[in-house]
Amino acid sequence: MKYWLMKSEPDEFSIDDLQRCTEQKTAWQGIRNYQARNFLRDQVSINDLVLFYHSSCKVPAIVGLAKVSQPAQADSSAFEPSSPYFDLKSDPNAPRWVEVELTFIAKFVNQISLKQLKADVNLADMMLVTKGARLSVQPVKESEFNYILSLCEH
DNA sequence: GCCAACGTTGGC
DNA sequence: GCCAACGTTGGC
Repeated sequence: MKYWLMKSEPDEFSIDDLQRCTEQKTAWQGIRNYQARNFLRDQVSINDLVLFYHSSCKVPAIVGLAKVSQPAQADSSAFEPSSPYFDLKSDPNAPRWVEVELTFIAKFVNQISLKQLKADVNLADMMLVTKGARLSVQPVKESEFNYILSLCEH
């Protein structure tokens, strides 16, 4: 069992959108960064747990929990010319980008803001709060994950 | 909207 | 393979 943090702009796709999806599942498409892609492709496994993070919004925060319900497969949006994620260089015979499927688990009543995360000495080493951590798919240590969940339950 | 910090591209 | 120019992310 591994733990991840995945970012989404709530204007594009929020935790509420995930909860409203059919069967509360969605294809996590549009990752166009090689380091993030490599995590998705090589390390993210079915049943891994995912902290859902809202970025580029008024209060950036960890807002909920999801799980990986399907492992990596070709990101079909890369082949759709009408998609904002279209990538001419992704060959269907050798897909450059991958997607996973996420399933909603919970929306946190106590959302943990970036400000709060940064101020917490217990999370000083968390990738999200280290300088310049722009990765949209990040590994989270088990200790960090459990600690964050404990904050959300307060 | 600004801009720092990264990431990518492409000429050489 | 270097690196300048350009593009993107994302907090503020």
